[in-house]
Amino acid sequence: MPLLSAERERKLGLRERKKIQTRQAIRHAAYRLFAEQGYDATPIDQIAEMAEVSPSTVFRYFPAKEDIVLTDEYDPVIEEVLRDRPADEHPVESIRQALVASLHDLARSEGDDIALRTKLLRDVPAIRGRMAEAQEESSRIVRSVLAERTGKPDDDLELRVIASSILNALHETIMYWVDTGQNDDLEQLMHTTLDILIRGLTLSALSDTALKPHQQ
Amino acid sequence: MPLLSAERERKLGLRERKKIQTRQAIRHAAYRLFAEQGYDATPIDQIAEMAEVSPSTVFRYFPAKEDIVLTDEYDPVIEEVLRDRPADEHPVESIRQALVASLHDLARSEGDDIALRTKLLRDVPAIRGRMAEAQEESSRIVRSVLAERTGKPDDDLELRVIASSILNALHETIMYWVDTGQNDDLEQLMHTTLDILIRGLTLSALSDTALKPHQQ
DNA sequence: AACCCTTTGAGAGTTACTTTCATTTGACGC
DNA sequence: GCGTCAAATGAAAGTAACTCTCAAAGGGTT
Repeated sequence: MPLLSAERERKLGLRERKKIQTRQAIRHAAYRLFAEQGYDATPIDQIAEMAEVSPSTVFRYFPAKEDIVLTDEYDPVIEEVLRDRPADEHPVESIRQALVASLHDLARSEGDDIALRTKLLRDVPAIRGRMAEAQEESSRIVRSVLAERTGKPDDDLELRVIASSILNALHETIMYWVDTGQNDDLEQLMHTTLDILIRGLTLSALSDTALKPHQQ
Repeated sequence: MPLLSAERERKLGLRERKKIQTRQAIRHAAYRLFAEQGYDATPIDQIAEMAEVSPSTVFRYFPAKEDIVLTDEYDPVIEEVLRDRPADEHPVESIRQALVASLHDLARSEGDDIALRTKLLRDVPAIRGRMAEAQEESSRIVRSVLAERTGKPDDDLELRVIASSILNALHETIMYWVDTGQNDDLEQLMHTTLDILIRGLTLSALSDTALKPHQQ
């Protein structure tokens, strides 16, 4: 009879539930304190105290202070969506769809903390550094999918430039969105951005000036 | 008689000379130790000892350990060259020239340490984070020049995307160059990269596939 | 030589981690 | 229910990157 195992699956066992609970408690406390006093001004001990756990436990759940903020990984989502796109679709279009899709996921799963999180992402050097790493990882994934589809080696310069350009442009778009008070429709901004890339960085105000590839 | 002041200018005074000397001694010691034992495995105290200064002095010269590696700023150079380009030249072309020029400067001024430095730049998270910040600053400068020339506001999304794309692509190019053992001609790689951007991320292997701007 | 101002070094303190080890507490077979 | 095992926790000591303060040393100037 699978009743017990089904129950365990739903309830995940008391241990697992407590772990999730603790994790949330720590993050919650941290967010509150970060918002009140700022990131640097908030020592781990204080977070631990408010979350009612020991400092060691905080470090056990989050190897570094930044990890409390840098929570979720988009990468697996991106890769999955990306591989699910039809193989004959143009790669840049696939990436567009995959990233927009994972963005939707994110926007829904994040609660009210999203504003605070994006601000920390922008303002705290340590967090930004980690963000850059994450972006590089995403870039590597996108590149490997591109490599599969084109048959090029995945350390090809062209692929690297294309993949990193797209990720960078979308990152810049998010920062623009944050800087302007998150009033715009992020998805629409992203489409605009990708169109700029695809068109070849042609400045709309300067489209009269010819742009030719470099001649040696 | 301007002899004294001229002498001072050349000699910079004993005090200034000593400062420069100390700075170099610290950096030199640090580079040696980083190369031998790695960045993380090298405490400041050890660097101080080898440089024959006190640990406090190290912190006085370099506010953070990363700063020992992240020395020079390209930004002023870039901005100067950029503003010196003819006003009617296409911005992307100006940027191309400015960045290639400042690259030349850099390649000459850096001695043997350039290989180690680029590796640290790639491998040490803290340093990469700082690098990302520096890139953002460069991007801001490029953007402001673009804004002047086009008359657009300098927080325009299009300008942000264009400026950051160019910087990001060149950064990716340098990383490619490092990853492949610095055998290629970096300047040529950069031209190739910029051409990819200008052409609009058209994958050469897929140029048969049409790429159209997004339709809502 | 005497005075001033800057640089330096010494030392104490803070904070983010790391490691170790003993204690607690779910999980599971019986 | 109950004992046993493994995992989660907490306490404590240690390391390393900074920060701050203050007194000593050393250039610069007259």
